[in-house]
Amino acid sequence: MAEKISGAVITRLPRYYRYLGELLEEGIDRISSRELSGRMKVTASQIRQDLNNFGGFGQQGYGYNVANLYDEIGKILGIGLTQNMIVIGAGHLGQAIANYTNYGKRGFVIKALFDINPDLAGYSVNSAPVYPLSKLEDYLKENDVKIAAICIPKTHSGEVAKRLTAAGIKAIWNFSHLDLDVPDDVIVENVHLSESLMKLSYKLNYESEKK
Amino acid sequence: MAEKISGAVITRLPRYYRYLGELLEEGIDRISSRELSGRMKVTASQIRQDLNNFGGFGQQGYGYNVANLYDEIGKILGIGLTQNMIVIGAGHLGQAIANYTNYGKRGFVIKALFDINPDLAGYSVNSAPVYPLSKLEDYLKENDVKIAAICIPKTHSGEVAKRLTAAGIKAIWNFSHLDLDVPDDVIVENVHLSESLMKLSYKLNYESEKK
DNA sequence: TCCATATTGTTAAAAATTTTACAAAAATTA
DNA sequence: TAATTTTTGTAAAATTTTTAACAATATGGA
Repeated sequence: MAEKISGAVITRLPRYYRYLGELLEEGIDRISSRELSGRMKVTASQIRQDLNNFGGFGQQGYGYNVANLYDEIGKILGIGLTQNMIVIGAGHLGQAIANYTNYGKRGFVIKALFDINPDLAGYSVNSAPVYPLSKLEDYLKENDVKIAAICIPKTHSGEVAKRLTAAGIKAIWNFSHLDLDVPDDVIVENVHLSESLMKLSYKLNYESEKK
Repeated sequence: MAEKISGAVITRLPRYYRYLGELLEEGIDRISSRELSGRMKVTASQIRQDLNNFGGFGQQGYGYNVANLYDEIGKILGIGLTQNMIVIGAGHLGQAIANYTNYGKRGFVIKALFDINPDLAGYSVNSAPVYPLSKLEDYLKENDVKIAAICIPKTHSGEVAKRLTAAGIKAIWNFSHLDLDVPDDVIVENVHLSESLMKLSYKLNYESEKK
């Protein structure tokens, strides 16, 4: 894995993983790039190219073993390692996240939520406790957590990101409407919902223009 | 706008819009592509190329008028047109969405939520009523709604998507863990949260490998 | 076992995207 | 007002990504 893998490839990996999971559930134990291509609506060539960034998982004349490929992609994605997470913001979105990732998603365990409103402390969401934000640093000193989801408005997210990285957080799943400025060794994965909705809006306009 | 605009460009538009909004708030009334480049961490050239897909909004020796460019991009994105929306699923995520888009986001008005659990009917979220899912078709017959957000598990989202498009919905904001199969003239914008988290996980592994 | 078929891994070609470079034009300064 | 500076819009070059093509190889059937 010496060569730098392009972002486009990485973005597609979880989708392969999802389809392979579905195949497993269907009891299918082997699949060719062409058949997968038909299901996923991408070219067979792209599937083979993407996978070969990480190794030759297939076999000529046979295709890919579903269970094996599923495991391999899982490993590449770091699934099954058990990653502790915290969620900043116990509002609707924070609660949705705290419930969502438990939906069977592998290895990601939400250990706690933090909220600026101290009145929420004592409650729990999906069996994860809610603490006041003031206890953030103390908590991180005593618990092995690398990932934090930021589910608070942009007015406070920049400040909180600073506190998180200062306290040792290595990856931020950012739902706030702001591009976070973090040290080089910290990863940020953005989910800008309103930008996604605007994209939908653009396409809606553009499509209706066609008629 | 005869030429087909690439997906990459469209994805970047909302981000330009966001930064221009910030500039407006800061009271800055003109900006060059180079200055914006510094803020957004993209090349000035890309900014100019992107904008010129839609027209020459700038002026040599001056740059871009912030208010004007903000408006123009807003128009391109269809902002301010007032789009009615419904949300399928009144769980945590559906409620988060119903609250979220109201956060000042322009023109998108959530008129109602629908849930398979009829006991939720009668409640309201952010002043939008919750109806039983069985009333979906009746509701869409009597209300002008083009956009639906799907916030239910994949076990039911395929079926619901069929009902939505049959009832005239033109765009689906899909939060379910499934690629929806819809007619050609219907737009789908996916938000696959667990795939986003896996991407983060990949990067976390990859980064730590570097050390 | 041998032959026809299937299918990968990979190289090469094509297409798309991004960056560079610069002429044209407006703004600012002297 | 003229000269200098700034900055766009865009053509061309460079890079990246995707698709096509195919030799190598395994499978499955006769």
